[in-house]
Amino acid sequence: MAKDNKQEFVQHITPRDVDFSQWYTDVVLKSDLMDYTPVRGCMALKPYGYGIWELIQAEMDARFKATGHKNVAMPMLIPESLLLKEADHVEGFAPEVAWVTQGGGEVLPERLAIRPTSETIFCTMYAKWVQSWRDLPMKYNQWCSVMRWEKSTRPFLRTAEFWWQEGHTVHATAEEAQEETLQMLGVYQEFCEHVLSVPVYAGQKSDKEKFAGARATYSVEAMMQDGKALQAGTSHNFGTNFSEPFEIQFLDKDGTLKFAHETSWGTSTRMIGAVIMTHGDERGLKLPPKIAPIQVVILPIAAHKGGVNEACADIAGKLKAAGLRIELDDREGYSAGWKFNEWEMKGVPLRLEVGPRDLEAGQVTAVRRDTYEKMQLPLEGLTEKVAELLADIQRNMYDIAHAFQQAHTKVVHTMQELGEQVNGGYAKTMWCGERACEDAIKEQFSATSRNMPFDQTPVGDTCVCCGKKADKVMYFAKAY
RNA sequence: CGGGGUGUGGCGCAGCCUGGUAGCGUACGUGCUUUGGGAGCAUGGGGCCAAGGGUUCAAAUCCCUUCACCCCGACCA
Repeated sequence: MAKDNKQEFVQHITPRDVDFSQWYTDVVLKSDLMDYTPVRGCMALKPYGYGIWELIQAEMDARFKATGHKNVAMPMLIPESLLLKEADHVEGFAPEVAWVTQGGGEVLPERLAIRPTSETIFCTMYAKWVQSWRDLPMKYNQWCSVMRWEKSTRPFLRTAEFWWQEGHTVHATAEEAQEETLQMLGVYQEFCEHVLSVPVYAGQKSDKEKFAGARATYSVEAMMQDGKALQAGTSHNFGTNFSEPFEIQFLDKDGTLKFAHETSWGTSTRMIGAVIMTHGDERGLKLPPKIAPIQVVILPIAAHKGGVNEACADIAGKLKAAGLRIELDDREGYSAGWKFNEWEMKGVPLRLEVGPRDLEAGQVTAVRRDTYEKMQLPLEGLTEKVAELLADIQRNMYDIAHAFQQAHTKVVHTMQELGEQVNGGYAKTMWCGERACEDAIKEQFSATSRNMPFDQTPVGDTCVCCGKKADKVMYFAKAY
């Protein structure tokens, strides 16, 4: 009986296991995160979606500051001549750049790119700002939006304009740059796992998959519930690839002029897509408490009776005072059932129901979004208990996602096994390091190399594709 | 960029084949009764039918063009 009811309530969402793409679109729209706009491929972030982004920004920015970075703001327009300075970089980004060709009714002498990423403008400024070893390291970050003229788009996962942060740093030595690159990848991993409750594989990209202009690219890769991988963040070591054409030089302690070593690293609103596809279920969005704009929704039941309103206001005040993000849903004209479904759709981690029967018993009814577990909580010490529950939900969501990731990762030794495995997860395997083998795997199975984990304990000794001696452990998967 | 699909009050759809006063559900406004898993009755407001062009006495409907979005591939955070 209860099961029939459940299906009736969620009939508005396409079931996840029937059509994952449609389910994703349904959730994004019905949970009110964003809306489509008249601008091709560009979304409007609505308050609830932007609220998630603001919390992500706050958590992440604190980590950047703690590791010695400062925020700056750069122009959104980049003169074409700057974009052309690093050959691999321009080759990688040129096809998807949007151009400004006119200003004030006049055709511009040099067209301006709307930034697809800001390496070139940062480098130009760093060339002015860096003179001496005393200026280094220079570790800046900016929060902004960038534009890439994508052919096909999907909310949060791939849009023409997207919001992100891009860190750009300058160092005196190769060692320092590499240390920075790995440190920030570590920040991303810790952030994904502890704030988003999204487990990731951290490792190094192949040459084929690395960033245009980078010497080495590292990534954190998440696993979505349809078995596809999603790159959640990247960190690049440029060496002197950019500092040479942009002439970022400094006078070192030994009195010689040297090219600086640079890094860049970025994460975007795409992480919201990762959260949706990692945690969501048949009833909609499921948000980890740390990035939930509303952590607890308080629902008065039979509000006119027995001091329910007063009790709700009191509870709301106490939870707010404790620093929790709460919503008191005292809207009239909506049934309790309607509200239950609404807040579940929006992924609110914890719901407190306050009715006359609860109050008589000196308690409230609580329902967790992660497990649907219903429990009675005494009014006495409620704030502490709610805080504990939120922390437990945060952990539990990670545990569930981690179990899923592990269950969808398998060591494979043959191309046939690899082909089967990438239909529903990661294939962990040995790879010889040759581009040709990556190309063959992509050709046959539409799967790409994701990254090489730092733990390179061999799982075999020959390449899964060509059968030659191989010493690289690589994850392959189909990816977003 | 290929293949398929959809554009009609905020949302979901019917109407189109066979041209003739733009409809239904829901949401929204108001009033009353309700409220522990998507409440009920009454009443009211809201749409040049994606855009542009054509055929016709007459176009949501037929023809052409463009745009946007969705799904599946290829390409890229």
